[in-house]
Parts: sequence; structure tokens; C-alpha cells
Amino acid sequence: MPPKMAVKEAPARDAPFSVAPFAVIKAACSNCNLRELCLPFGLSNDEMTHLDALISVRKRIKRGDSLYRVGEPFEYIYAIRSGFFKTDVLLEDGRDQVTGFQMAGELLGLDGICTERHTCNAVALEDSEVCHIPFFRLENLSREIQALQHHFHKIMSREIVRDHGVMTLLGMMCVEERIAAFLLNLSQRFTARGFSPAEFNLRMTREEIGSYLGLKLETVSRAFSRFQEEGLIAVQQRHIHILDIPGLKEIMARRNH
Amino acid sequence: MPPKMAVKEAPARDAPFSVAPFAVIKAACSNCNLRELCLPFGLSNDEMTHLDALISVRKRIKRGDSLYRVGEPFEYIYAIRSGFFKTDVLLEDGRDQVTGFQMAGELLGLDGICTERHTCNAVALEDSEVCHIPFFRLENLSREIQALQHHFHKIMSREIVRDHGVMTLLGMMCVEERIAAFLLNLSQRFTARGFSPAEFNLRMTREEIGSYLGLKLETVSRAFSRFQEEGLIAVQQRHIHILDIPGLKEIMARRNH
DNA sequence: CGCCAACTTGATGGCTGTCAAGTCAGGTGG
DNA sequence: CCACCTGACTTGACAGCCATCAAGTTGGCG
Repeated sequence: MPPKMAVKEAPARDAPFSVAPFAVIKAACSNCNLRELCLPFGLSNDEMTHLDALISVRKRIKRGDSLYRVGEPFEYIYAIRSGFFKTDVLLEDGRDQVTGFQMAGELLGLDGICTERHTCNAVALEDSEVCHIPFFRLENLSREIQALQHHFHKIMSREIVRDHGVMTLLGMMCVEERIAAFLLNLSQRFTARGFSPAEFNLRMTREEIGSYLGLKLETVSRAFSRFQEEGLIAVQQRHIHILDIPGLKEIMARRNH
Repeated sequence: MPPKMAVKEAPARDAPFSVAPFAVIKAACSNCNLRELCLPFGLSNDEMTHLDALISVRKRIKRGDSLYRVGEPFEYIYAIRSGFFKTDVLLEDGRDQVTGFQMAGELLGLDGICTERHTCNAVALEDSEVCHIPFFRLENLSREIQALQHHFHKIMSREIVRDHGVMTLLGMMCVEERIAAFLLNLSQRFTARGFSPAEFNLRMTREEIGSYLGLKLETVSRAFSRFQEEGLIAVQQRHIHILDIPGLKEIMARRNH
């Protein structure tokens, strides 16, 4: 699960996805308010300038569009500047599974390094903006800047640990535990970005949540309803208000079983 | 799923776990027969000598002993020279889940980079031998040697892709598909090491297989029995003989549903 | 030889998937 | 402005798969 990081910006309550005014098209890492969450973490100003120089392209991706798709040649790592993505993989027979949801400050594309082709699809769940980081140049630079090298390794390792968390979730948790874990994880990540831990809007459908958690959409819906009856959360379509965070944590840790 | 790699050694049929004679205690990457599978892949002889210099410790781990445990400070990446390991994570309430099985030529410990503490336990499932690679020295060296840097990134990325594979397995496959995928994966990895694709000994219990696949041990046992009745495999305790690889592949791809 | 852990097999039950019918919210066009 | 349409969501009834519980078997080891 993601580590807590200091946030510089004042928390904006309950508007996690409001699109920031886009005056600064030439935005660079050095003045990006995500720099403490993203790749430049721990770099000096001088080092950050070198990283800025790599990022030639910043692109907007419209809701529903793909950033990359399975089989495409791998060339870039992508840093999410704003917005929300899902990654999913397809099986031969047409079934597919969501492997993750990514938000601002997180990296996309790490799956492509090993085969030099992407192994999953990355789809924007809302209008988003993404920094393109040419991977071979990132490797070059991280041979020069130790802090960058080390932080990049940490990010990859964090992805591995996150995946292990999902594996335990899928392997041994029941419906309510999975949903509780999912909501708490989102809450934590919104908090790290300066938003309310208790109130947010989901960007994904029940079906996408279910696909991620190994459940059917009806099961997700029923779990939300049950949590609402028990006073743990208030749900109104995609708007979530968590009323009892400790209660959700108890469910996740199975202290009630 | 792991990529196919060339193997230099002549295949030794059906003895994947026989312990090699241990004449060369001073074994180095340069004369290790796993070098094409392991970290030194793609390095020149000269570069490999530098990698050798990092590896001060080679340790034997007895069956059942831990290489590292959750919470211990992270210091080394470990390369398996011989033997077989499992990694598992524990939940607060005592439940635990196997997150992977590792064999010769694979790396252990990548989970520890992000927090500088290990986030899982690594336990030997048979007497094993492991090279200790000090991580900070590996980072230093991979700032010097581009090929090493790049291959290390590929290995981390491969781990992420592997985990995504397990997530799809846990999220949307039924019992028989999981077991078929598990057996085919082992078969593939043994093949890459020069062993028979069709015949091998499991090093793990039914319970450990079940834990990895999100199933109970009885369910694993029943699936093995069913495959045997159908003539797909022959099982005798931990000895597996795959009789019909295409048949298993069909089950995995759900062409029969 | 006897013990024990690992494994197999059977009977039963509960959880979650499946199928189906309806509700809600937002968007479009008349 | 409202009627309608559509996709997303909710809720109910039922079924099937896998977990659970239980009893027995096998093989390795002291």
C-alpha cells in the first residue's frame, strides 16, 4: 500500500478531480505540485532541471482514450500530471481484468520494460494529462544522478509490493474485506494528494471495481449497500462518503470474524 | 510468464533438484551455468568480473530455513544459485499467502527496496544456495555498466508482469484453469533450465500450492485427481508427469467452456 | 513397527455468480 | 420544458462452485 508523503498544497475538500487551470503549458517538474509524489522526489533543484529536460511531451488524454495498448512498442514511462487511469490485461478468450487504478503523481508503463512492448492497456477514466518520459533517456540520466536512480528503483519495488497486496486480497479475502481494503486504499491515496480522506468520487464503474477485485458488479453493488445499511459509508452512485474509517479497518483485518 | 532463454547445459532429464557437486566454492558469475538466466545476462566478460567482485557471500540455506523475514532491514538482493524458495506475506490476523515460488537463476528481495525493509518472508523449500548481492553496490555498479542497469530494470519489470499474471489467475480463473496455468508455468521454467518439460517433482505441499493459487489444499488435490482421470497428467504424491501439454493449454485458455 | 505429516476422498453448506427485473441519472431531441 | 432513451446501478431469486468438516490412506522417518 502506498506510503504517506508530505503534501505541500492546502487540502481542497472533496474536489479530487477538478481540473486545474491550464495556464502553464510549459509546466516542469520544478514547479509541479506533484513533485513530492512523483519521480523527482528527493532531487535537488539542479538535478530536477535535468529531469525536466527529458520531458519533451505533455499530452492530454480524453476520457475513454488509451495512453497505450497491449503489444505496442515500449518507449516511454508516463507520469500522470492530472486525471485518473486504469490498466487492464486481456486473456485470449476475451475476458479481461483491471490490474490497477492510477492517479496523479503515479507512473504508468513500467510493465513494458521487460519485453520492450506493453503488456497491458492504459485507459483514461477521465480527461487526463500525462508527461512522456523517454525511457532510454531516463536510464541515461539515472546513471548520472544517484538519487534519481534510487528513487526509480523504489517506485518499481513499490509496484511489486502493491501487486503482492492485491494478490493477498484476491487470494484470501471475502467480499467485504476486499471492498473495505479498496475504499481505504483510495482514501489513503487521496489524502496523500491533499484531498479529503472521507469523501470522494469514484471514477470507475462497479464493473471495473469488480474486475479489479475479482468480483461481479452485482456483488460490488450489494457490498456497498450493506456497508451503507451498517452506517459505514454513504453511497450515492459514484459519490462515496466514508463515515467510519476505523470500522472499515476492522472489517479488513477480520477482527469481527 | 517467464521468457524463454537459451540454455547452454545439456538437458538433464527429470532430475531438476539434484544437488550439484560442490567442488567450486569460489564459484563466480563468469563460470556459473545460470549466467544466461540470472543477473549477468548480456554482460561482457570484463563487466562480469566487476559483478563477481560484488558478491562476497554465498550461503547455503537449509530446507525450511528463512533467507529473510518480514520487517528485517533490506540490504541484499539474492540470486538463487541452486534450490527452491517460496515467498509469503502474513496478514495481521495470522492468515498468510504464498506470493511466489522461485528457482535457480531468479532473484529474491526486490520487495525490500521501496521501504528498506523486507515485506515478505523467503523460505527455502529444499536445501539451497544463494549469492548475496549488496544492493547499494549493485546500484553503484549499474551506474557504470549500462547493460547491467538495463537488465536489472528488465528483471524488476518482469516481476511486475508476472504479478499481473497471478492477479488475472486469482481474479478470473476457475480451479482447473489455475492448476493448469500453474503446472504449465513450472514446466516452462524447468525447460528454460534444461530439464524435462513433462516430468518434475513439486517442492511444495498441496497447501502451499493452494495458498499461491487462492485455493484450499483439498481443492488442489481434487483437481490433480481429476486431471489424472482425464489422462492429462500422472501424479504420484509430489511427482508430476504431464501427459498432455496441449490439453492443459486448452483448459487454461478456456477453449472448452 | 509405529508415528506423523501430507495427501486423498466424500458429504454438506455457504458464498458469490448468474439471470432477471426494475430504478435512477444524465443527455438528447422534439 | 419535458418525454424519452440509454447506460449504470440496485435488488431479488436461484444455482453452482469451492470451502468446510470429517474420515481414511499413504509414505517417510525415527
